Amino acid sequence: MIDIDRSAPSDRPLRADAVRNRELLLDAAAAAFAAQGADVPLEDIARSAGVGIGTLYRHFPSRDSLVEAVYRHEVDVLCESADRLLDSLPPDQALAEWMQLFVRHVATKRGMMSALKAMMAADATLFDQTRARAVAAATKLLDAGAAAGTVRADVKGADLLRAVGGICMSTDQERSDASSRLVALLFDGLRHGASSAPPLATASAPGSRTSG
Amino acid sequence: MIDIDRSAPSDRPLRADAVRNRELLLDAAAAAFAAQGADVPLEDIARSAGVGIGTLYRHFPSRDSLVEAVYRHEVDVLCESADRLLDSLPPDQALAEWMQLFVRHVATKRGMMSALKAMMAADATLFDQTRARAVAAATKLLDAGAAAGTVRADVKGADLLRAVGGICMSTDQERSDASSRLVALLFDGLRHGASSAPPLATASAPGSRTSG
DNA sequence: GAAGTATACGGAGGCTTCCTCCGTTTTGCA
DNA sequence: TGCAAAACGGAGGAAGCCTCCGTATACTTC
Repeated sequence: MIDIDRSAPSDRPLRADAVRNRELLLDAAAAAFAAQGADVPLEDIARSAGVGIGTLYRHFPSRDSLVEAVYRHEVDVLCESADRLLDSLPPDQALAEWMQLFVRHVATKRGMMSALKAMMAADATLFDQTRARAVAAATKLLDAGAAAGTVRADVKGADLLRAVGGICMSTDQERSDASSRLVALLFDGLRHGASSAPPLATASAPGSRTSG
Repeated sequence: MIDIDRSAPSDRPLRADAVRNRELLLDAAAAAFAAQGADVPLEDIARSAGVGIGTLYRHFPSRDSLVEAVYRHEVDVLCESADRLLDSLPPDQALAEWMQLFVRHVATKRGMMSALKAMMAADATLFDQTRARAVAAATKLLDAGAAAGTVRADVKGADLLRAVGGICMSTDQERSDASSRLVALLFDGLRHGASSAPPLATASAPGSRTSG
């Protein structure tokens, strides 16, 4: 379920060391892009991943392909975490956590944004596919909350994504705490109007999220 | 009037050779960006302008500053041409010509677009200033047409710009002829509803623009 | 579990581009 | 005309890109 067939183009499963290095590279690249922007030297990324530059180029023949892979990987992680949160928390809390996770993911992708935008303009499927996955994850969380009666049922996954995404985009860089607060506010709105129980009584432990 | 004090930071007028080389560089850069995108080697631009790389760097210390200067220069030229057209043509024809000129200018700026967008995101004044100048030029043309009774009077410069710009942006690259046709269509709409004279009778020579 | 083979690793090195620095040339002024 | 300030131009060091190929590692077969 979490084991996703990453980019193996139907030929043959990657060798174990190749899979490991690919993950190391994606992690290092995400960190480097977040810290230094999309222009960071590829050799730096290879070094901080602990692999040679040749290995990087074998996995990602161009800078763009690396940026794209990092982005898809981040979306993967975000969507998988929706399932994980739903397994371990009540639906409304899972939703709240996921929305905050979303904010943090966007914040770390700031350095890549201009490169990403250009790539999405050139290849709309990149945008469509990742968006569809994120919408699916959001829908799952919303549905679970609606079924439990702790989240209002008249909000679609696409709407939620648009709202949270919009908040993240409109608040200036270096201020993801502002995004975080606004998204928490949005979440409170989602709880109001839930069908079965009075909104604030449903969360058994009155969370620290909305305080302050 | 056309003699604009380009970037001389209030210190001293540029020497004659410096002015000349600056113009050569802007022209060469515009052509190079249009032909090869914003990543074209700066040395190529210097060579095709017939100057040394040192001269390029003296005028434009960074690639971004060159891109920005090219963009501002293009907007300058476009806005000045509005005056020139108004001097030599009836207002409605001047407007039609200017709109087509706009399409061509956008088409040649395609290669710079992604770089430009990133720069505008980083520095909103670049967008605001150039936009204000373009709006002023459009307003002048519209007002002249409205005063002559050959162009409807209820359209603002900002609206015209938004419409023409939108058409240019939405039609795919490599298809500026489509933009051209759509903009011609838009122009016909502007002529209809003109106050004094019947729309199609005002242009003394029935132009070739709207045929086909 | 040993041998063989396909696959992946890694970094040296050639190439391109960036950008500074400074000797030379040109311009504008007195 | 002579001179000082300004501009020119390109050599060259630094940095990054990306390929290539000898070496190392993981799977497969017996």
